[in-house]
Amino acid sequence: MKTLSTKQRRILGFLRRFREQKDYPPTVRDILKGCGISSTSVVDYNLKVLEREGHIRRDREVSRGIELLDRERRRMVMVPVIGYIAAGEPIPVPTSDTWEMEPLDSVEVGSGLTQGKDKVYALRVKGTSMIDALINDGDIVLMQQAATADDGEMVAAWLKSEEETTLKKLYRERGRIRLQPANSEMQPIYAAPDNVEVQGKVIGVIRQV
Amino acid sequence: MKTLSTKQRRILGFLRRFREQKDYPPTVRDILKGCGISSTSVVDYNLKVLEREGHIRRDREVSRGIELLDRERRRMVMVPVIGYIAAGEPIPVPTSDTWEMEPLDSVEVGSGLTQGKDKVYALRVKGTSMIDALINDGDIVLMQQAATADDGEMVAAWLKSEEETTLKKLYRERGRIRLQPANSEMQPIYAAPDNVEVQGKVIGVIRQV
DNA sequence: CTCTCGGCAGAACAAAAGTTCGGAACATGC
DNA sequence: GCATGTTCCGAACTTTTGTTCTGCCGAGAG
Repeated sequence: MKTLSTKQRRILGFLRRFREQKDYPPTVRDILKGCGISSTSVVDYNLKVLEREGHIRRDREVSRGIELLDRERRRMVMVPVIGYIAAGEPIPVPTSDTWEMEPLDSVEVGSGLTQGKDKVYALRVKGTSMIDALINDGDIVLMQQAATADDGEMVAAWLKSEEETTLKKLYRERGRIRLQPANSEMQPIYAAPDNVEVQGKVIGVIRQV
Repeated sequence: MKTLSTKQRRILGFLRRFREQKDYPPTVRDILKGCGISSTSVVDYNLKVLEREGHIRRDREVSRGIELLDRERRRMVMVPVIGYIAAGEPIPVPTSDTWEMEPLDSVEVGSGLTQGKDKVYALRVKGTSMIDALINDGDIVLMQQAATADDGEMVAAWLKSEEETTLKKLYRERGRIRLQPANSEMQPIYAAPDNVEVQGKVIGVIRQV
């Protein structure tokens, strides 16, 4: 990683500015005009250097095939808020069907928050049953679709016979499952293992004040 | 706004998928292959329809000059996490200088979370002084730069003489300011009004589980 | 039935855009 | 001085790519 020449830094800056404005990358000749360079071959030469130094990636033989690899390019994830969850109210199951339909809302978060996980969705919390876990009414919980969970994890659990979904901490006890609210004024729910279906686990919380 | 044909919907979907993967828009012939269309003119024809209906925008005579105008194209805000905040520890002041330097980390959130506000930054919380306000150690608080705050709002307050910043609820009392932690085991801080400088107020909370 | 019109196929065209090459200017080290 | 490596110029070349043109087809209107 050698130090970049003035011209190379200028090209890099131009690439960023162009992307913000135009929504697609510039051509070699765009860079030529934008940086006051007099020959396309010079641009090509410097782009090759930038690629070798790891600042950009080029799709050869493809027009505008320039991708920025710097910090500018962060992966953004669109997480759909597909419904509400509370103690005792049903929510739509997050299947691929639900995936497609228009979500209630959506939050976009950096990939750091979803930790690169797949199948992430979000639910808006109704009620204060998880208040001691620092989750309040109106908060948005980031969920990862999962069929199993470890003891103590916060999950969205589907109670088959009751046909409702609830947000609780899950504990396995002998012969039954305890769904524990995080609110000292509320009682846990006990259910048979085959009556409980884990739909997802909480991986994050978002609150607007 | 007429209803789109199957082919047009397919093209729209292809555009979105392509953009996520490749970082630049597809060419007419990419769409041709990707959607199983047999002629470039058909693609061109349908793109014109999509443009007329307001789904895309095209830069004529420019390769890959296709921009999506749909919901997919949301304004994303990059919020820098510029430091830590706790009861009693100093943080760097979010000036334009700090703005430029490499942040500790950064979270990206949809413009819905920042509510379109300007001058938003983030701090990572150290300590449990705001536990009753459902803010835990390690949480990230979204801050909006502000010089004033209403009573009861959660603010980052700079204590001039002590040269430290702290996250508290602010209350004005006669002749002094009370900085109230949200933890029953902690005592409020009392300070002279001219010794307190509000740096920002909390507009959101993000937690990773 | 005929006419129109939206949609499509295929080919051709023209502009845009990536790539290459010989040579020149310039600095650096031996 | 001389060899070497970097950077640049200018032009030509090739491929990619947007656009256009002509004709075809089927569904519905008159």
